[in-house]
Amino acid sequence: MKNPIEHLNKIFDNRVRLGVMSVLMVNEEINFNDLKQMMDVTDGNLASHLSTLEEHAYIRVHKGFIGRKTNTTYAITKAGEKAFKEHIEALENMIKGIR
Amino acid sequence: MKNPIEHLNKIFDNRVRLGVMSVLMVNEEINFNDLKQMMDVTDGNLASHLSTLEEHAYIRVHKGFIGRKTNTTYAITKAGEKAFKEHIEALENMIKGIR
DNA sequence: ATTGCTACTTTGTAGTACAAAGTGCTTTTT
DNA sequence: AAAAAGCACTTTGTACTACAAAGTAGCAAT
Repeated sequence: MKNPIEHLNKIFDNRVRLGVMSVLMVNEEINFNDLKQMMDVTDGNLASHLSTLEEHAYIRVHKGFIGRKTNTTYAITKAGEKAFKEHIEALENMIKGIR
Repeated sequence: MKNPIEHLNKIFDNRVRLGVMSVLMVNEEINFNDLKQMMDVTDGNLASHLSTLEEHAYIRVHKGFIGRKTNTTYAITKAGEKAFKEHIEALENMIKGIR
């Protein structure tokens, strides 16, 4: 019998990082505050998870403006998309084993 | 836009616990050593995750014998099945949002 | 008598998650 | 002009977690 978890990515064990990635898979970009409200986390907590994802080059940051207000947006990278797809595939295979 | 992770169960964030549960969904029961080899973890590590799952009443332990050798087996409980199914459903909904 | 197996428990460490408070900059309100 | 508020963090501190490694108890095989 084979290991059902060997292809899961450790970075995506965490729910906040998993959620951020799943949001970024379907949204070209999203800003800090929307993400914060969506995930219902404190800003410090969100920032630390975002920087973990950035360190792994799974997301990319863009500091811009809306009018004169700062607006930081986040987008998924190619590497992030690849890693996340592989994780999802591993999850699906695990789930398939259950059905 | 809605929170993609609110229905995920924190207990199943961990890969080892996730793997154990997924194995127990398809196997009536499984023993300690098989689980250990399958998940490729140290025995202490496995034991601690198993006891977390037991504390939450997601699995049940049965200490038996094969011949004269001790053989501890683990099985999923009704509550464990329910919690895990809900987690899987939440994961599937998250994934569905991506496709 | 020693070694080995099973299923742990104990110990210790490094890493993680998180809240809360603080920061620097800008904008809005008074 | 001064104060309050918003943005996107950083810093600090704490509690929790994952994990390896070593130790343990009971039994079996050599």
